[in-house]
Amino acid sequence: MLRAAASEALTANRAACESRIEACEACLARPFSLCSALPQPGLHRIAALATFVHLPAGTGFIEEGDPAEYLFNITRGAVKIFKSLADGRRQITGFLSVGGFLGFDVAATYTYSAETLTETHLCRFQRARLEALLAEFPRAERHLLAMACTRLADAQEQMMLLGRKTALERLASFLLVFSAGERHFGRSGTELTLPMKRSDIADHLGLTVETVSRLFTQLRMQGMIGIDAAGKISLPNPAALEALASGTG
Amino acid sequence: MLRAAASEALTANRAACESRIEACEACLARPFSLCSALPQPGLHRIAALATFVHLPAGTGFIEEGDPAEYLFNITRGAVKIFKSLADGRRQITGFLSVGGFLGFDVAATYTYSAETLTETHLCRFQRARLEALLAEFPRAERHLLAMACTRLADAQEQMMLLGRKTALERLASFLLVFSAGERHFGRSGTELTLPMKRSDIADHLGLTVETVSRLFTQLRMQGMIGIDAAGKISLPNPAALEALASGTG
DNA sequence: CGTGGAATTGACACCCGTCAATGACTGTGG
DNA sequence: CCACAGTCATTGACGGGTGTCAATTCCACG
Repeated sequence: MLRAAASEALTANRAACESRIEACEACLARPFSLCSALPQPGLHRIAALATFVHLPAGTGFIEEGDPAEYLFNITRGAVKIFKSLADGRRQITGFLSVGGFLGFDVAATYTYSAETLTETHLCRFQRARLEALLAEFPRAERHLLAMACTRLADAQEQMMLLGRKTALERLASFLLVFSAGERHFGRSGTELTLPMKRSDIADHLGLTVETVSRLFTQLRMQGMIGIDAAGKISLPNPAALEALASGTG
Repeated sequence: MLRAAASEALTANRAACESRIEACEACLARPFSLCSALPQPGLHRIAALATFVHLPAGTGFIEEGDPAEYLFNITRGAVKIFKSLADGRRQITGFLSVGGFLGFDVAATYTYSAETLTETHLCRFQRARLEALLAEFPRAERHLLAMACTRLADAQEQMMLLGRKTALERLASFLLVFSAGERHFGRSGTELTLPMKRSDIADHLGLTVETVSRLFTQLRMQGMIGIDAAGKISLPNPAALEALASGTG
């Protein structure tokens, strides 16, 4: 279902991909992307390989178990990465935003699924062709390694959260991680517009929607967060939230 | 305490490091290590950088938060990697065995601690010097990237386990992952000698020692595993265990 | 105004953690 | 050779945190 929609969108956008290199040079995601590690000639080469993809919210574009044919770079929007069990239980292993890179796997098939949270723009690359190109630019490969290491450190932090933190500590930690991500893009970090649903947060924190909802109210009652009519979250006291998140509170 | 013991062992072993390259050429860990991606001249160069370290069981040699000065390659033995909270809660994010590589981080300080499970041999490298060397051997860097990707995939699987699996599913999954690791080294995979304590398994699976112990007896009662007098585990029916682990059972 | 998804809130149950006691084994000293 | 201490593993009784099930509210959208 979702995958069909994705294919359609891919096709529809092929026409819009004429002036590739101009798009790359104007790309707002470049400072946060792999491309930032490429010199000018490399940028031209990678631009020639890219297919620009534009997807609506809620579209799956990577399916666990499918042949890992493509790699994706997020230039606008945000996505969730998740794994599922046969009975439907789902674990969101991470959220990726502008500059995020998907698909650099060793396995021949994807080990996770991915779906857009919001309207999202992607650069799509054929895996074999991108790998051949990157082999010529060691700096880009090193950048990729650094991205993988960062993701690994994040994953270890998330394991700590899932294995050992209480429900309240988990939500506090999540809000702070999201806030840090916002600051990374130059935004305040104290006014958050969460692009994901409560059920996504639950699937990320190893909890149920009901528990997440109860915790949001609890944090609001304690004055640790504010929630306005539009659902926007404010963090009036990040230090106290930090204490909660680390179990010191 | 432990760190002092480690330093002592490091010093004591410096004398034994004369014939480095011979040691590398005879190294049983080579086919599983980063070194396997190095050509002959690279092997000589990396051998010159290595300090051979020999540690007894239960020795900490990486401390979360310390300056990330060294990288380590495991040539014999096994270690655990973990993070801790202020109040002592601990999450073991992974176990590493022969060929395992520690310390390739982006941060200037270690993001996790590491401690030996058994008597362990390590090759220690100064980070800056190893990085300079690797920059000359792109194939080695690509190998490192592949290792990081594998670790990332393992981490995502572990997040699924911690966030969404029941206690019994967790233990079954753990036994199967360990079994697969054994087969990777050419061993049977149905006769397991676990190098870690029950409390380590608990800290890895997000459970308590008591629960882990109860689950071992439960699996034994169900005939899913055997435990002999020495504590060795046998897996008479891996398929059934697999069904348990994936929630299909 | 009607519809459907998302979020919230409540009542209750249960899995697993907590606390505590016992057993198995190892190494040490008398 | 045995007494002893220490660590690790096992087992039992009990309680709490979080999941499950269900009802209600809220809101976007047609």
